[in-house]
Amino acid sequence: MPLRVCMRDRIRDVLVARILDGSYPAGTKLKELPLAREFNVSQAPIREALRELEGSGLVSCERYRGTRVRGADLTELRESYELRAIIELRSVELATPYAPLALAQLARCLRAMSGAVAREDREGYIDAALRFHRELVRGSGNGTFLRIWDALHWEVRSRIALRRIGAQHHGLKPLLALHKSLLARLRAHDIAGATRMLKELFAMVSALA
Amino acid sequence: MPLRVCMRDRIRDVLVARILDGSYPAGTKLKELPLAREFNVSQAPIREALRELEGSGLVSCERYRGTRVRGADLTELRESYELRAIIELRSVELATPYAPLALAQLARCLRAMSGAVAREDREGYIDAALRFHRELVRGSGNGTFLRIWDALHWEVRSRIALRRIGAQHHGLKPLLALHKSLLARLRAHDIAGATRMLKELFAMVSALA
DNA sequence: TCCTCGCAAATTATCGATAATCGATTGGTC
DNA sequence: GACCAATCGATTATCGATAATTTGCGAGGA
Repeated sequence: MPLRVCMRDRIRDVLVARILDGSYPAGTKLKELPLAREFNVSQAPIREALRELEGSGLVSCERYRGTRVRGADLTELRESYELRAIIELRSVELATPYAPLALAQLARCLRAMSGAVAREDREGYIDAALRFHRELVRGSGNGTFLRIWDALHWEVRSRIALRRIGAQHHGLKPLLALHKSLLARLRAHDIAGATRMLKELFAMVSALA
Repeated sequence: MPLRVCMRDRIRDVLVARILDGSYPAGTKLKELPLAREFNVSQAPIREALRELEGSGLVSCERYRGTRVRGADLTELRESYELRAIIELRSVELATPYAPLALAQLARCLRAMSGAVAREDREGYIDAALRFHRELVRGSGNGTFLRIWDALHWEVRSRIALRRIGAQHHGLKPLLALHKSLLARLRAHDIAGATRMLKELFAMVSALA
């Protein structure tokens, strides 16, 4: 059975999804052979998937002692947002002469976010918002920033964080408004203003989480 | 032959060293089976070592197309320093009420740096300086900061960078002086001053690299 | 009772071999 | 001569099995 994507990637995505939807709460021990049996593969692709998750901090491994989930840990979530914040803030500074192309892309994401909020489509909002923020980092031109940002698996962390926010029922509208202001500041080459908006954004998320 | 550390770690360290000392210039293709034969191991530990290097950005892999070195790339080096700079700058802010214990540790590192400069021991200076900066990040209390900082393998990157500086023969004394000022500012809880020193430090390195 | 030594089960790390995929090359066609 | 497809060699991805390591438990002794 030839596979379009390698097993490792597919398995990694499934594991990520399970950490996300709560199937694997923090502390769950991920054993290689049972997982291998479940996915009908050998140990090797499982190991590689687990390694990659370790690299992004979702699990932690100890030699000969196995792998445990630590994704939903609140402290770790705050820490990751702190890192993401400084990366995005610096990205805005670095991308000072913001390219029209990048701005257009950001505007596209913002429209998608706006539409999602109108339909009360939380999942859609998250996807669009992540595209927006990733584009922000990409605009910095710093490939290492982007690599690290990607490695943190925001498609997971954001959902964990927003689930908490949802529980407190603050809604997405204030977040959307801040993103709109942010883009407006970028358009006007107002870096200080954009930075302020971004700080408010992260402050809001971190206050909620 | 039972091994004290797993093969993967040992192999990873050797590969890192080879990237450092120039044995594997940027672009070198790292083939799994030849490496396995050389280390008298099977393919598995080689693969895992290569994966880990990919995580820290020293090599890049493409599916079914192998692994290539990209460690010595100047652009990537600058990018990494940019990331390190924002992590360390934020760490200084976060660790505002700097713990006496951490300060003592920093002072110890600084003494080691000073001694190394006196003996013109470049390697010793690098080791001590890395301990100093790692301690700075550790002081932030943000485990994710530290994890990412570690993943970038500064024991490699610093040496690549300082080799360039050495070529231009600027010497280590100005760097040492800046570190001294930095520690003094931290002692005085002068966060703004400490930030300024740190910025100067990174500006100096990035100007040289 | 409490400790500790050593076995056994469970699990990870590694092995040697096979299957899948890529890149270049060759042979055939127009 | 140019183009395309089938094929080969090289390399990676995966497999199934074995070696190494940790951990929990129970027997024996103080």
